[in-house]
Amino acid sequence: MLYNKRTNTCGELNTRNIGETVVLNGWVAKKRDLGGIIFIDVRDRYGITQIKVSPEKKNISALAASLGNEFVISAKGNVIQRESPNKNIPTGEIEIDVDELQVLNESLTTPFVVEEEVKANEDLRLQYRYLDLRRKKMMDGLLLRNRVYQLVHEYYAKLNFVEVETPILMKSTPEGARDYLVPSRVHKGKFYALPQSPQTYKQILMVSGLDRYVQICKCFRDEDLRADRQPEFTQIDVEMSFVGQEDVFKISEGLFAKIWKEILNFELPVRFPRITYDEAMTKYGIDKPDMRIKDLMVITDLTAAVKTCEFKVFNDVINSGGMIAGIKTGKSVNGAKIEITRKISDSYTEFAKKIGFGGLATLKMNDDGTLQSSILKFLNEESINGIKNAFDIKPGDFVFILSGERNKVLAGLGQMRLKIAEDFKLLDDSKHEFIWITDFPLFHYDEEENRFVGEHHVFTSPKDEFIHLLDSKDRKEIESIRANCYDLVYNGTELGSGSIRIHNSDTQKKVFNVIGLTDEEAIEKFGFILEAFRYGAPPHGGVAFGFDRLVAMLYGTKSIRDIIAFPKTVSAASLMDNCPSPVINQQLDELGIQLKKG
RNA sequence: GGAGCCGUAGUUCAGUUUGGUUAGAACGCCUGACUGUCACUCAGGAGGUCGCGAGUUCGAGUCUCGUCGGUUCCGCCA
Repeated sequence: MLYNKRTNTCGELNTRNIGETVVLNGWVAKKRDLGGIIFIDVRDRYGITQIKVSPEKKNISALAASLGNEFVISAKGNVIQRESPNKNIPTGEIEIDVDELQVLNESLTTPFVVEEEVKANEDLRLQYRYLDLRRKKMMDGLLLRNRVYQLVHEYYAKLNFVEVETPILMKSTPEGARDYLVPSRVHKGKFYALPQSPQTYKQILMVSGLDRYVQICKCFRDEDLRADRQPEFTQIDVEMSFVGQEDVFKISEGLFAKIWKEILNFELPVRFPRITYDEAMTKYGIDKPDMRIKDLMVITDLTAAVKTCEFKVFNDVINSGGMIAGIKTGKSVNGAKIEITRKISDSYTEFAKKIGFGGLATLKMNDDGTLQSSILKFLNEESINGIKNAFDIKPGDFVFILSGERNKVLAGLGQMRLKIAEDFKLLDDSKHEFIWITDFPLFHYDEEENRFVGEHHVFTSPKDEFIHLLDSKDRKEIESIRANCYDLVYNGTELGSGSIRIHNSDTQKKVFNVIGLTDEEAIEKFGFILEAFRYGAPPHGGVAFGFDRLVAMLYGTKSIRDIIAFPKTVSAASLMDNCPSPVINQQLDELGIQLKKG
């Protein structure tokens, strides 16, 4: 097809181009037919430019009038000053006085109108993703994502990192998330797995002496989804040899500093704060504390303060080794006003019940210094003073107290704290609070499976001072083992996690034993990496960051679907190409697979 | 696996509480008019498997049960 090819994009012409003859190619975003004169907004990736067809141009007038939305056109004409400019768009000072008009392709009436304030629901937008992506808001998401790719590549390249592609078809390994399996035609009855992450490969690259590896890679996990979880997602995968935790932190901090500077023009601190997992849990009741709240409403242990009280609920908890703890709000926190009315207080009691507590004790100090509390009558003088001192309660302060099993109380208060922060708008989106959480437990006990499972992954190294406990048979001792394992948290969201790995096959075997893998099983499942470790594995460690979450944060959205070109629904389906889908019997036959009925 | 919300015209929704006339509105679409619009305006028109399937009822968009899809959260996600 012969047509006038564009000389300019739809986003660049302005008053400096007046007098030039130009050609624009693009989509009809909007036609305004006034009977004689016709205005058309032509859209491409770069913007929108208005073209004008005068009634005097008899040869093209009828054609212009017949255009529908989303037709692809080519328009040739002179750039002229507009009689009435549109200040809302960059090209609003000018328009094209069209002499030649061609329709390059027609469009059906679209199922929804392609406009910035889109009215369609997300399922329809997913089904017609190509139409949705024509919107500036969506296109901008992809362009931002692209810029972040470039920054990541650039940053690590300068630091001598090597990008290596690792296999998409790999060995299925137990532990962790469920694998997506790929049947093999050549090896009937055998399966590949799609990588949950390139973990083993990047470690083996360290054994190879690659020293510094990075990859922006796809990972696949067959688990239930959320707004911030897709079945396939992208991560920035990093691994380094001859490093400790601080080396990984320093290099990672530089990456985020660069991204935040380039994208948001925001200067991050040179060094992010870091706290241990135990401190995070004790103070904030969560392993991904939102540091925008700072050290306000920190969890305070009241178990000792109320130990002499006669309150049965508390006494039972104390006697069973549990915890009584609380958080305090003032009249204002972070500049935001906080007023806990009776109604609000009741709603928090409801919340406490919803998350599994018998109730919520509250205590308020009135402006005249008197106390008001649901449990005052149960407490003796000593306990009341104990609580007052523990919190340094002042008039206007409000205290919420939970009691029960220690970890449950901490987690409960952590949730309460977040809820209060959300309810009273303490979470300022203009703040950028990064924090490293370190020293995670190496294992936790899985009550369902009746065994220990790795908290991070099975290659995470225990801290030196805990290695001797790997031989322990005592649950408490095993649970006390701390790992060289860390998370990066940004404004209360986990952005990445990593560890210094085990590079010694004896230690690795012990870890396998703790999680219930016999030597034989370990060799069957992980033999290749155990073997690799026996040929001079260097000390190494790394980290992986959630790329989709990162871009979503920079873009200001909670749903990573907004910044993925072709995302899937929460049931892991693609509404556009309708996958997953059945396959024909011949395909199954070739694979030696027979489907179960039902 | 569990819980909540949603599903009505091409689209977004109202109508469901309290079952009852021909299921409405806006946008989009079609026809006509209109020479400076940019949410063009004006006049007219077409357009419905009320997600699907059972049930209750004289009668179901509305009530009950089931089911499918979307979405949010819990479990899960080393």
